[in-house]
Amino acid sequence: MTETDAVPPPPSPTSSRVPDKVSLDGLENRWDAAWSAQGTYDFDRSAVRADVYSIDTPPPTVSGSLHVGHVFSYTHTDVVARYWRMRGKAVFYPMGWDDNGLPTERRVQNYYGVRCDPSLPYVEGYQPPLEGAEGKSVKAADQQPISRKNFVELCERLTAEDEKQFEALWRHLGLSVDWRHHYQTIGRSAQATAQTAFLRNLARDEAYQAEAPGLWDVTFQTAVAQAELEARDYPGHFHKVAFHAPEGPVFIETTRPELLPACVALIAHPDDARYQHLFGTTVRSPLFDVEVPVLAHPAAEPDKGAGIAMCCTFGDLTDVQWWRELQLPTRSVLTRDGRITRDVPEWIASAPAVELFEAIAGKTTFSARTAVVDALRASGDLDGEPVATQRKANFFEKGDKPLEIVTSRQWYIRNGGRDVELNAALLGRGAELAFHPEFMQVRYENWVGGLNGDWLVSRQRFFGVPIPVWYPLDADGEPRWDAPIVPDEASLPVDPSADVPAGYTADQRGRAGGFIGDPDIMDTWATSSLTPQIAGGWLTDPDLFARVFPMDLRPQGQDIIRTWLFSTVVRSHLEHGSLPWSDAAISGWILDPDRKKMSKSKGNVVTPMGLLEEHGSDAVRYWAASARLGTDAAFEVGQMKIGRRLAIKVLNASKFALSFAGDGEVPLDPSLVTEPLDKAMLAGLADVAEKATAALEGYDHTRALELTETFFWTFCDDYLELVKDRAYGADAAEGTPASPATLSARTSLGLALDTLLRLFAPVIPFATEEVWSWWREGSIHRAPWPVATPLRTAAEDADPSVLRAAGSALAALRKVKSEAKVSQRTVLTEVELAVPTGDLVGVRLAYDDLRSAGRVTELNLVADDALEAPAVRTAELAAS
RNA sequence: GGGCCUGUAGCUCAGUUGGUCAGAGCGCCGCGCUUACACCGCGGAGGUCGCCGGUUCGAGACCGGCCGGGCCCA
Repeated sequence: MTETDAVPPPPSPTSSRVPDKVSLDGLENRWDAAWSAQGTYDFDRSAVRADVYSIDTPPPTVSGSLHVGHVFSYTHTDVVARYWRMRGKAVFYPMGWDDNGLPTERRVQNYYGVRCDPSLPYVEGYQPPLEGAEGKSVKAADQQPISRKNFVELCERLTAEDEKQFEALWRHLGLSVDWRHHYQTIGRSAQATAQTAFLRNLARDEAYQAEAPGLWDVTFQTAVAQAELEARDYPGHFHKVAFHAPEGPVFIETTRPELLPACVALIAHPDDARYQHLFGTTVRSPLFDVEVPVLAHPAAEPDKGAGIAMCCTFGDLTDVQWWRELQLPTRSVLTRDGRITRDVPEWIASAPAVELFEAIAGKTTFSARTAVVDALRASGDLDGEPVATQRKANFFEKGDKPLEIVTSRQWYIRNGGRDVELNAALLGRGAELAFHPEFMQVRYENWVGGLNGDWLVSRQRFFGVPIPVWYPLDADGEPRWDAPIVPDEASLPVDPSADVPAGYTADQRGRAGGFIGDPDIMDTWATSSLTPQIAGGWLTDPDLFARVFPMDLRPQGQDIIRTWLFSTVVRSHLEHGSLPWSDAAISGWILDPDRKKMSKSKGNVVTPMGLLEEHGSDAVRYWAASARLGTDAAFEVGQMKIGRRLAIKVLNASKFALSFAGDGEVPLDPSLVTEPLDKAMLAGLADVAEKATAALEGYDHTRALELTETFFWTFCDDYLELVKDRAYGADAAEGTPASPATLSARTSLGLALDTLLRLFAPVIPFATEEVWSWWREGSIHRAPWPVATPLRTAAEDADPSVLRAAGSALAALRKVKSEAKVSQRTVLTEVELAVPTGDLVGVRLAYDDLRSAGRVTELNLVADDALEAPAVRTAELAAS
């Protein structure tokens, strides 16, 4: 190394103030307070985009509780944030709370004993009947109905409390969030953002409304999007039912005989030989006596049941497909509450059919099914008895009854589910996005490739961002759905159920010639798909937005690639014509020791705060950081104990390494390193620094940690032991200056510590900051990420294997004492040590240190190529 | 049924483009109060790398098939 200008000047030597006793206890509170007071993690908003690293943090659902899975994945993100901060980036690391949506609604209903009724007026200064009825479920009849605005206020009140606790936990965990930048998905700014984005989608014809059959949850009475589906096994029975053709019965098999009155066709596969003669003819349905055509469609499955199916409007998504593609009539018999319609439909004509329908009208699908099956049995149209089966049914992920399909007017945002070009463009965005690990990209592709419709964004719920439109009422008081009235962007957020559109007065609400507000709210993902815009100040702070967007990183769980990740890509693509971020880091699941996904109920047994308090935050972070991105990890207390051990070791080893300088200064000048063993150690550390840096750049924090940790233990167990006596200055008489050899050891210890602490800082921020404070100025988390240069300067061209060779020679000496069952402090008066030739040079270079660390009086080395590692041939133990 | 991930010491996992790669930690066994650390240190035992073929001079690593586990989509 000759270009001295490439070498940064050595840091000025620093005195150390090492406490007599070191401990991890209390570090979390102490350093959180210090970081907060010093603004250690404040985002520097003067930084230009190229110098910023911005993170689109997942806003946790505040109405749920945080569990160890959150601690796990948020730690991954924090490691990345801390790394880039040390690399000199202005890290934009905000925190959001997802308080919008159904989970909060349910909690608020029970907590305050209320229920939302959007038709009611707002009450100023409203007091709820209950406060803190946590855990109990208040019956709907006992819930006090209140206006949407009052309801939303209560949601906000409760979530504010939750958010305090969440923040306390994140601070205790040591997330290096800039708490000045936080948001709520139900906050005014988020609402304005969601509504603005929606109105712009509408203006560009990317949002539209349609009256169409869609999945419907009868419990929550809301439409549900494809992304919220969950297929579950659901018990049912196959019923073999006869339809009547002129030449005899045609048997179909169905699990939903109660939908018989909604039958519009029988459908078989076009290649199915059994039904060729029936295609184009009509048959009559049993009991209800409706004439329906027999048609061919490739979606019919020949080997399923009889191979011919009845198409009803609507039993499942295949029915919808047939209905749409074969242009079948609509004969709905189900209402939004999951019951059979009260009125007899006009297509049911014959007297017995009408009588039967009247009998099932208003019944749940379950009781209607029993009635229809009884009738089929009585009429002889049921062949055999129903056969039990497990079928897959679609459920709302938060629901517990199978979804029905109901025709309703809903809002959609185009997401490529109906448009080949947009679909291809979004697949292109996915390919452009760097997933970590890479294979997660496939999940995105599978999802986008398998979309079967646009994104349904309207929900018939209350606590959420309202769809920001009104509709004029015509002279008959009927809404003109096709002519929505939109607000000015400047007036957002609006609540159409309370606010009045321009050009109207409040008393025109609901009157002929007046207006009505859209009663729906948006899907929670319609808001959280805009977290980069919300956090980055898209509407309110364009200067900030330009500095942080498109963001660098989206960290999240693998389960919400189809929802959060994809919907965010959609919004950004439509609004900005770009990806919302360049990289996506996908964390795995936490599995309990039985290899099952850690459930919330189990997660609550181990509260995150309890975990942090028991093991220490650094220890828990170590456990999390030991798991690679995208890989499921076991919830393992053992790994946390190892993390705790590491953190304590860092304190102790640092205390030791710094102690040699006494009250004097810790030297860090590379030119003071003269001993070969010291150079070798620093050469090895330089390699580690380079490899760890490369690993972190590639989002492989696990590898970086492993490299650092492995080196650190060798540093403690071998290097520190070898140089101990030399570092003490045992060769110098009392009161004389330290010898060059001693100075070399002390400098090497200082340099090594300086680098190791910084390499560990992203994973164990508390212990490393504690040690840093003993002898350095400022926060380690603002210190530059270590580079190899000063280490290489000190090491020159030393071979790192010298330390390995000396260490294994030391192990051979230890083994003698261990096998002799004597203390490691026992003196060996005379030793013959056989060393493989390859190690001989290294062992010779460390000869004095080795002799001293092994307490050997006379150490003779002999070469032996037959050996793999140094071995003691003969040894004389001194009498103890 | 399709796609993706996964199967390495009792446990949790590393093994980068095929060539000392059969590893680490925990646990286990034995030893040691050594002035950084007993929340410690030292030493040791433990595996036919899921199974069967194939490619290769050489395969946990690449290819094919099978078996087992997980997730997603039908």
